[in-house]
Amino acid sequence: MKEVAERAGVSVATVSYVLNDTRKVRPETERRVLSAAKDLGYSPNTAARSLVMGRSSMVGLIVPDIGNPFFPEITKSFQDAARMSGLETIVMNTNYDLQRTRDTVDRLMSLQVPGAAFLTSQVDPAIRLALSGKGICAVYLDHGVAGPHISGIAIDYAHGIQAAVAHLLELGHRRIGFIGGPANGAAAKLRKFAFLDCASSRTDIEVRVVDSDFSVQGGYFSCSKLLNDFPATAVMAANDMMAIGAMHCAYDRKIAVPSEISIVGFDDITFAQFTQPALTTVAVPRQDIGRLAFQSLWSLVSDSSRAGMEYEVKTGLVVRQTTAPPGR
Amino acid sequence: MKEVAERAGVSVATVSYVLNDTRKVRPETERRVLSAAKDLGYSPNTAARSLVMGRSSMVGLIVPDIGNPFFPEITKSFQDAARMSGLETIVMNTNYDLQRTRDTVDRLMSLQVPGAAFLTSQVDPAIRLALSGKGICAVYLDHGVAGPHISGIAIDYAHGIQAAVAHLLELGHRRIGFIGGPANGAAAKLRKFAFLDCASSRTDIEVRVVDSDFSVQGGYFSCSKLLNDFPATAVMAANDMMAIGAMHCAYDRKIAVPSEISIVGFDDITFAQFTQPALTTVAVPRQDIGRLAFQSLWSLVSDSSRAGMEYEVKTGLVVRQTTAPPGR
DNA sequence: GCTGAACGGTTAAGCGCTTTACTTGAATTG
DNA sequence: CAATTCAAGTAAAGCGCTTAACCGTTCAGC
Repeated sequence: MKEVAERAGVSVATVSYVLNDTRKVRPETERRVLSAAKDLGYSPNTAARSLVMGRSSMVGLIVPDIGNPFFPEITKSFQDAARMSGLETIVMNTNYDLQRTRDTVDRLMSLQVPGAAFLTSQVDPAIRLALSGKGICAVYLDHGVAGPHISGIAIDYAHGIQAAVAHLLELGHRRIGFIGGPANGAAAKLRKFAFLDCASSRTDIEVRVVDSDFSVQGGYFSCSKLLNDFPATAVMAANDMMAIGAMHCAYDRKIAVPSEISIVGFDDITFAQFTQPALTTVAVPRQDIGRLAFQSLWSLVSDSSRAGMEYEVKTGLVVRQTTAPPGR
Repeated sequence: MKEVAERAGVSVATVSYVLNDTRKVRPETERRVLSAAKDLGYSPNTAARSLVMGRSSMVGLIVPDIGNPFFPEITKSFQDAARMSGLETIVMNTNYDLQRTRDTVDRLMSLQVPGAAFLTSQVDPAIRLALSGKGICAVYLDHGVAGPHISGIAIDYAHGIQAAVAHLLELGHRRIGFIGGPANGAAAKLRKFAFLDCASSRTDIEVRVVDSDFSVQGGYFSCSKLLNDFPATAVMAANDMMAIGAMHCAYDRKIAVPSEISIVGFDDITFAQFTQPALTTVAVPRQDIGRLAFQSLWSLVSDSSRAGMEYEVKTGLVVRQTTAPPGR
């Protein structure tokens, strides 16, 4: 920066003002500074900037597992949005481990980030407290804890699940199985209860729920278990992976999908459209979630007086080829 | 840090020495500092540290598209490895766009990273020069440009592709189609030429190549085009997405897989094992690539006198259910 | 012709840390 | 026992930047 200043024949302060557009500068001077900077291939030192500003220009994005097809897309739209606001995103994996989330938080503090988005349920109150104590803004997914420096994004699971159940009922299904996620998982619970809520409002249908683990294998076995003592004509799974497992199960049992059994997934991961037949599923607007996560975080950061808000994204049914009227 | 020093009754220098374990300190003093730090919930300011050190404790990982199922897994193992060495990873998307790669490089320089791994082919010599000019280490995937401050990782496409072709030949196939990636893509070319090399060594087989775009849809249409004027009994695709497209194409044409046509993919993405039937494909050791990318980068960074090296990872055939002897 | 904004620039402090050079008291040595 | 080394600490400089405070000029308004 000093070199740039010398070459342009001004002080470093002026260079700073020009580069950040933070005070009026004579156009002629501005031109000189800019060209000097370009000539020297100057690139500002983020560390120095962060140091003096007291915060870095990076925001955190905490996900439980970037390998899970649910997150890369969110990550991408989050990053794109952040980049537009001139921010770097630092993506961190927690591996579904609370201790690693804590770790992550320490690192975020060290990095002096102004804010972070937590897309994992492994967050405890202590973490939220530590963060807001240091004035670090945060947005949490599915936690419902908006407050000062804290916003929330709620996924309206019920909406899509209701649509899915209504779709199955309309097709004529009356015995519906549900393959849930891990019994103690927050997102899994929300989905299961949304399903049970729907079901309880109808007396003419029979449902059966088994908990599983969000994996393809788990879906396979749980579907098998379910079908052993419950003649379901339709099966809903709490995510697409398990729905795919269920499809394999049906295939191995020589039960045709969808003519003999209907299957509905949840998430609408990219591959849902490429299964054979293509999976009917409840779409979660991942791109929107990423964008919204950043935007809500950023509005919290930019105006720290503003109170946190609770945002909502809707889910919706995508009817493809794994649902049809019951066969017998 | 000053507070910690006061509370422990020592100078900040001593605190620094204790925290970084960078000089001998009396055990008693060490204890006091450590407990003071813990009591105060001290977390070091990375920016200040980076400023004085002249480099940050973050490394860059540049991928063309984190949404592409090929990259999240690599990202994960890279990050895990980096974390073990106490480094943050900053993941950047280039969207397959050279200009955005340049952008990315500017930001990496601003961030004062000691090194970065480029897992994209959109890198031009100017970029490499700029980086090595600033003393920033780099490792490139599939570029073959090891040198000072530069290492390379080469994926041995030929090995797996040879195995795949041999497998098809052994099954009795003699007319093999190949669906390639974008004609100008580096990775796509390597795969295509590896295939053509194999094929040219045999005179008793007939091959046909069409270029496509690495997407499921592209695979579908290219397979269709291929089959229209070439009675292939087996089709290889340059990635799994296109192989899946090819499977759908076969399905829509009522050509049974694998009894009437064999299909082989490339990459072994997670979903390859969940297609119906499960896809035979060439596995690329993504986890190894991530780990190796970091390790090679780190050894470059830690000992800047060491010359760059060219590393190699092997690919290998995974036989599943989409290959069988030709049907007619 | 004088006052006082407005303009366009500079000076310098200080952000939190690392590290060199220095100090001090104790231990070792010839 | 004086001379030297060693161990364990401190003081202070400086990393590259932002920004508050300050300083000349110019010029509108009376």
